This record gives sequence, structure tokens and C-alpha cells, in this order.
Amino acid sequence: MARSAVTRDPPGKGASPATPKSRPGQRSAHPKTPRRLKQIEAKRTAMLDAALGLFSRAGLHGTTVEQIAEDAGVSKTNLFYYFASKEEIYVAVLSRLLDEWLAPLRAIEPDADPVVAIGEYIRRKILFSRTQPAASRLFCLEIVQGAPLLKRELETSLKQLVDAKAAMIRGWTAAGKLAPVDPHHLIFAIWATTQHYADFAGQIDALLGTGLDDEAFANAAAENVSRIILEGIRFRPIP
Amino acid sequence: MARSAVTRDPPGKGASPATPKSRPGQRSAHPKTPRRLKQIEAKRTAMLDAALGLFSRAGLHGTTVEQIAEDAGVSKTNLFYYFASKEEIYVAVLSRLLDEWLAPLRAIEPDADPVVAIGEYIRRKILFSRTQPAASRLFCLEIVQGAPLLKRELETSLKQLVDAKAAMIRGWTAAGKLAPVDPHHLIFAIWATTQHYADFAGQIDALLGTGLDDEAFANAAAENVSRIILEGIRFRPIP
DNA sequence: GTCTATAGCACGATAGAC
DNA sequence: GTCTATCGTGCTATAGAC
Repeated sequence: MARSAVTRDPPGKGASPATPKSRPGQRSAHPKTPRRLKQIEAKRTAMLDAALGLFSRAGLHGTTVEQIAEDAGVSKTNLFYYFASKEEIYVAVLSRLLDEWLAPLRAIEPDADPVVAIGEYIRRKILFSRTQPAASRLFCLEIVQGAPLLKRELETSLKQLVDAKAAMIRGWTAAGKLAPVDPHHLIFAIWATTQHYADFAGQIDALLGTGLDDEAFANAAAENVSRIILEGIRFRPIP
Repeated sequence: MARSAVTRDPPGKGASPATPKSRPGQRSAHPKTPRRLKQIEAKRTAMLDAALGLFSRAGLHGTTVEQIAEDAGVSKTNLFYYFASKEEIYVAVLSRLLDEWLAPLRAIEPDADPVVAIGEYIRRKILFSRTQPAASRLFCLEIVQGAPLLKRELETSLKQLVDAKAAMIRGWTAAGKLAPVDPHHLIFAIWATTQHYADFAGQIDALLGTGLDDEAFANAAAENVSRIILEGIRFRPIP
């Protein structure tokens, strides 16, 4: 919140029509041989990877451009050749991950058996928390802080996706395949429980001395979350 | 992560023995009349309240002391008379809230009926998310970022509390009063689902246009979370 | 495209009068 | 205790040589 919030339009790839300063993706003195393009893309990726790691631990304002450059193995100046500002790096990191973040929800099919489908969804979300904990934490930070940069995306793409899946869940309940539950609260519960293992990994480690790094713990987490959400914890004698 | 991490010992109330600079809590030129002490305490509280609101939205590094001073209705210099550094304010805010954050878990009694007790716990946690969303978000930010300042507290007090309650839950299961579930994963699930409504309020608002501010929504949230965790979502014909 | 050097400025923190 | 004024630092971003 401190200094600004995107003061000028960042000359990235998509938006602004008039970008005087040349950028690596675009034309340059050298012809863009496939080899060169690949180098450039690799460098961009290294920078974004480094930025993801740092932003996810310290947030936008807690990370300096110099740290990103160092972690990516480039000079600070060179980084500013690829990205016009720190905010532009931040947005690039977020938008690169959005699709992947939503993929598990997209993958749910209405025709599947609900209990199987939801079990699989939970498994996938925990796998994401396991393989991409930094991404999960960055989204968490961004949303907790009001998602100034993601809000629009949430209100359009995400809402559309969630509404569709909510209707699907309602259909399952209407067909007598699922207990009556508000679909949105169910989705929130699944998001919350699965992302918790990445976002609150520090707390879990402090309490248990382990985390999703440990495969056995990851399996136990998926198993317990599935059981709690699907079966509940009320005691039921074996029928 | 940027610049420092508590470079010098903050001359607050507890720790460091030698604090040359006088502080409002301690002796001053004026005798500490009850009236004066009360004024000072009120001011301190106003400052911490302002800091909580800002830190919870923008984190430690995204908040400036000038903003805190402005929100609290004091000058920046005056704020530095009460607190030696920004970090000291941050720590003071966190430690003021810790007890309250853990109170609902502490309140669970082993002799209670598990289903009732857990339902009540969920209700209280959602009430906390509703009445103290800023506190919940600040803890979320702090833990996501690795809880550099809370880690010790988590490893000692919190661990002790959680281990005790985990044993209690295991006792319920052993007594046939609760379905078999790993107590830690159950506690995580309850934390995650209930705190989600405060921490991800921005996302929920983007999706549904409402939140815990709305009492009806808050009731629906508590009701649905309780139902999901206690009963599960698998369809069961009425017996 | 990549470097060295530095401009420019916001911010945390302090000095010293009252 | 509170104020005005200011210092010093560390950071983002740019200029300009190569």
C-alpha cells in the first residue's frame, strides 16, 4: 500500500499499444532465431521463478528487486530490461500461475460419481499444495491483502467457473447422490482444508515437525481431509 | 526479509534490563495519576488498533509508520515516543491478540459430548472471524510468511495446547464417541474452514457479493461448516 | 543486451526546542 | 509528552557507455 499501485501502464506483452522501449520478446537488432528466443524465454522463466519464491515468503513490499536478480542469477539492471517495474514482475508471476491453480476445479466432470470426483479433487488440490507451495502461499498473501490485482479476475473467470461447478453440485444433491449442502460453502471448505497444508506449513511444522514434503504425511492429509468431508466425524456404528 | 530482522533489542516493557530512554508506561516527570495512566493506555490502544488494521491489509513492509500515526490520530514522532521501532509495534499487535486467538480451542472440555463441543468450537471460531477479521488476517499473513516472530510461541504454547486437545480427541474416539480421525488433521480442518471466511473474505465477496458482515451469511457458514465436518457430505437415506 | 554509475525519493528514526 | 525539522539509508528506476 505504501508508495503506489501501478502508476503507469506496464509495457508487457498484452495491453498497451504504444511501447517505445524495445523488449526482449519483440524485435531487436538481432534477428530472433529460435535459439535466441529460447534463451530469452529461459531467462524470463528463471526471473519469474526467483520472484515467485521471494514474493511468496515476503510479499511484494518485503522483496527487493536486487534479491530477485540475485536469485535468478542476473543483474538488477538486466532484470529491468525484461520488466518495466517490480509490480510488472509481480503481476506476471501471478497470471502465469492462475490457470494452473484452477485446473483441478475445472477438471471435475458432472457425470462422475460425486464421492469419487470430490475425493479426486481433494487429492489434486493437496498435490498442488505439495508441488507448488510457493504458488499457493502467494495467492494466499494476495487474497488476504484484498487481491488488488486479482479482484477483476476473481469476479469474472473464477466466478463463472465456480458458479458452474456449484450448479453441478446442486444437481448431484437433487439427484439424491449427495447430502444437502450449500455448494459454495462446500467448495470453500475444500479450498481451505487443502490449501492450509501449503499456506500454514510453518505452523504445521512447528506443531508436528513435518509437512507435505514427507510423502507419508501428504497421503495422510489427503486421506483425512477426504474422510472428514465425505464421511464426517460423527460416530456411526458399522451397519 | 528485506532489510533487517530486529537489529537491536526493542526497549519495550518486558525484556531488556537497561533502557535509558524513558517510556510512557514507566516513571516520568509527572506523577502517574490514574487519570494520566488511563489516557496513556487509551492512546497506546488506539495506536495498536490502527496498526492492526493496516498490517493486516498490507503486511509489515507494506505499511508505513506515518499511516499508522495518521489512522491513530497522532504524529509520527509521537508514535516513536511510545514504540522504539515499527517492528516493536508489529510484535505488540501480535502478542496482544494471541490469547484471544487461542481462547476457543482452550475452551473445549473433555467431558462434553464431542459433537456438541466441536459444533460449539466451530461456532466460536467463525464468530472470531466475524468480529476480528483483521486479527485473523494478520495471523494468516504472519504464518504464511514463516512466522519469524511467532515461531517460538507456536512451538511451545500452541504445541502444548494442541497436543493436549489432540489427546482429548483421541480419547473420544477410543470411547466410541467419535469416528476414527487423526486429531491433528481434524484440528487443521476446523481452523482452515473457519478462518477462511476472514482470510479469504475478498475472494468470497468477489464470488458471492457477501461475507461474514451479513449475519445471515455468517449463520449459514457456521451451519454448513458444522454439517460438513460432523456429518460429511455423502448421501445417506433417512434411517 | 548487459554493464557501471547514479539520480531521485520515500521511509524509518532522531535531535532538540518547547 | 508533543512538536518541527531533518538526517541517513536503502530502494526503484534510468542514463549512457560498451
